[in-house]
Amino acid sequence: MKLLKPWWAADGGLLHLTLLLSLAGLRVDLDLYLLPPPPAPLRDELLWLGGPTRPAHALSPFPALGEWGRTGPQHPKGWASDPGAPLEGQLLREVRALGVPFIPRTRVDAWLVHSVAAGDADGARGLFGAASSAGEVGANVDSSSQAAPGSGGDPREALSSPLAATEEEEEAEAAAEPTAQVQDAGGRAGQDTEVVVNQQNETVDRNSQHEERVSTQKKSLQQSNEDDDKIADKPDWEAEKTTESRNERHLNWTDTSFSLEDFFQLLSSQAEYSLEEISFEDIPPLPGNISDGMNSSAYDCNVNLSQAISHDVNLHEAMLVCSNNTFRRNPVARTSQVPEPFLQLSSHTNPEQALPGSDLTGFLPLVDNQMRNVTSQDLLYDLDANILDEINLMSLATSFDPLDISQLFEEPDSDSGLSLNSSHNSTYITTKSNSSHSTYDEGAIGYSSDLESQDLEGAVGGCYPESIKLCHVDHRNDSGFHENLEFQHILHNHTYHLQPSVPEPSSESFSWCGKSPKKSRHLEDTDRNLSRDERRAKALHIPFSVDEIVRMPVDSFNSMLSRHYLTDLQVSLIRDIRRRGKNKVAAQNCRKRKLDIIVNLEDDVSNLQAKKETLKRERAQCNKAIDIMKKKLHDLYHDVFSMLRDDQGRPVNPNQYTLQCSHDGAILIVPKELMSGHKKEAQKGKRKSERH
DNA sequence: GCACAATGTCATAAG
DNA sequence: CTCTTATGACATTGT
Repeated sequence: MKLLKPWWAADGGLLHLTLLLSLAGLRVDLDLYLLPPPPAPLRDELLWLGGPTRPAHALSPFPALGEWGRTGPQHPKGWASDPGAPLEGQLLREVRALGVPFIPRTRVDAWLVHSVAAGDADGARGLFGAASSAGEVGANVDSSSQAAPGSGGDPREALSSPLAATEEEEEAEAAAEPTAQVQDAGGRAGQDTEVVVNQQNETVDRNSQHEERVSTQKKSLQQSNEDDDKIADKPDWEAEKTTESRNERHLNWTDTSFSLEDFFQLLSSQAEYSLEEISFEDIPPLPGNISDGMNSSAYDCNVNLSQAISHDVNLHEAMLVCSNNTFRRNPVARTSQVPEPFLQLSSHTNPEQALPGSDLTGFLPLVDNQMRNVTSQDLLYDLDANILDEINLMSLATSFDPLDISQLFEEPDSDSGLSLNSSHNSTYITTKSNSSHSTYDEGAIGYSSDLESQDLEGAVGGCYPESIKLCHVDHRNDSGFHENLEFQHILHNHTYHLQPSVPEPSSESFSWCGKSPKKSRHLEDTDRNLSRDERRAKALHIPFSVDEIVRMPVDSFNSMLSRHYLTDLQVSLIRDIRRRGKNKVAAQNCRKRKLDIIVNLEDDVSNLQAKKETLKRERAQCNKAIDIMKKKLHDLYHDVFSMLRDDQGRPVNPNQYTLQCSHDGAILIVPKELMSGHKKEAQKGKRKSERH
C-alpha cells in the first residue's frame, strides 16, 4: 500500500496526488507542489525510481495530466496486478513472477521505457528485484522514497537526486545488480528512444504551453502505450481525454523521427519564462555517470530547466520554487535516515524539513509575486475541473487504511503541511468554476468577515507560508466511518490560512461579516458554499469537515476528540458544530414533519368536507323522500276519512279523530283528545323507563 | 426598504 | 448523566 505514494506523488496529477497522499498518509512533503506539476525534467526525475543515474532527459511515458488520475487505482487495468492489462506483456509477467503485488503503471511504464529502449528485459528484475526480495511492498517504498522524496520535495534536489541518493541507493544497487542495467537502459533510452512530437504551432496558447512543458515527457511513452491499450476499455470521459491529449501532441516512443534535442528545444521554447529568482548555481551538477549516459541534448535539458521553471507563470511554479528553496536537504542528513521504510517516509514529511521557517521567509515574496501574476489560464491551464472532481471522488473512493494515516501523523515529526495540499486541492475544486482570481488567494476562501478579509489579504500579500505552517492538520479519521460519509467539497477542505494572531471568531464576528464592504466578490461567491460553521472550523483549523463532525457516531466522535490534540476552543467549536449540525437536521426534520402533518390535516379537512357534502346530499334526498311519504300519507288519510261515517251517518271530522293501528292489525277511529292523553301518559311512561 | 418564506440557531423538554 | 430528538421561539438569509 505504501508503495504507491511516491509514484502518485510524482505523476503530476496534482490533485490526485494530494488525495492519495492524504489518504495514504505518505509523502506528505510532496504537497508543496500539488498544483500544477513540476516541469517535465523535474517530474521526470521524480518518477525515476530505478536508480540514481537516470538521465533527466529520459522520457517517461506518463499520461496526460488528468489522465493519470483516471488511470490510477480506479482503473486496475492499468496496473501490473491486473492480469488483463494489455500493457503488461512478457515483461510485466516477469515482474509479477517476482512477487511484486502492486506495481503502478507508471513504474512499469517507466521501466518499460528504459528496458524496451535498451532491449533489456532484465531491467525489470533489476528495478524490482530489491523490492521483491524484500518480500513486501514496503520495499518498493524504500526504493521509491529514495528518489521520490528528494525529488518530490525539492526539484533541485530532484535534479541532483542521482547524486544525493547515490549512497542510499548503493544498497539497492548492491541488492539488485541489474539496476545498473536499467540505468544504462535509461541512458540509452535518452539516446535511442526517439519520439515523434507534433509540436504545436505558434498559436498554442499559454496554457497549452505550460501543459506542454510540464507534461510532454509524461505523456510521451506511456501515453502511446496506454492510449492504445486503454481506449477500448476506457470510459467515454477518459477516452475523450485521451483523444484530446492526442490532439495536443503525439508522442510515440516507438517512433523514431524525433530527437531529444527537438524535444528540449520545445521545452525551452517558452522564452518568456526565466528563472530569475532561482539560482541554479545551487543545483549540483549532474554526476558524471549521468553525463556519460547522455548526449549533449541531455545536458541541454539541465540547462533548459531554468527556462522551464518560470517565476511568472503560475502558482504551481511558485510552489515549485518553494520546494526548491525549502526542500533542499543535506545529502549527508539524508543518508542518516532511519532505514525503516515508514520512518523514511515520515522523515520526508517532517515539517521542519518541508517548511523551515527561514526558507519560508525567503519564499514568501516570490510566492506572493507569482501568485499575483497568476492568470486564470495559468491556474487552469492543465486542469479540467471535471477531472479534478472525478479525481477527487475517485481518490476518496480508493481503498486505504486510515490507520496508516493516523500512524503517520502520530509520528512526532510528521507534520506534513497536508492541509496545504488539501487547501490547494479543495480550493481548486471549490473555486474551479469561479473566475480566475478566485484561486490565487485561495488561502482565504470561505472567510467572509473583515477578519477573514484581512486573512485574505494576508494570504495574498505574503503570509501564505505562515499559513502553510499553520495548515498542518492532523487528519486522522476513525476507521470505518469514512466509507459511510458522503464527501462533499468540504471534505478535506482544510484550508486554514489564518494568521496565528487571528482571534477566535465568534458568532458575532460571523454574523456581521457578510456585510463587510471589504469582502471581494469572489469571496462572496465562495462564501456561499460555506456555512458559518465551516468558516469557523476553518478559522480554528478544525481538522475535520463539518459533515464528519455532525454525522460521526458519538463513539467515533469522542474517540476522535481524544485521539487528536485539540485546543479547548477547537473542542468547544467542534461540539458546537456537532450540536448545531444535529439540531439543524432535527429542525429540518421537524419542519418537514410539521409540514407533513399540515398537509395531512389539510387532506383530512378536504376529505371531511367532501364527506359532509355527500351527507348533505343524502340528507336532502331523504328529506325529499320523507316529504313525499308525508304527502302521500296525508292524502291517504283524507281519503280514508272521507269514506268514514259515524253512527248517525255523518262524515267523520279528521280534525277531531285520528286513525290508530292496533297490534292485531285492526284500524281504530280514536278521538284526538284521547290520543293526546295517551300520548302524554306514554311519554311519561317512556321517560320513567329511560330513567330506570 | 419591506414582506415573506426558508433556514439556522437556541433553549428546553422528553425519551 | 449524557446524548439525541423534537419543537417553539427568535434570528438570519434569500428572494
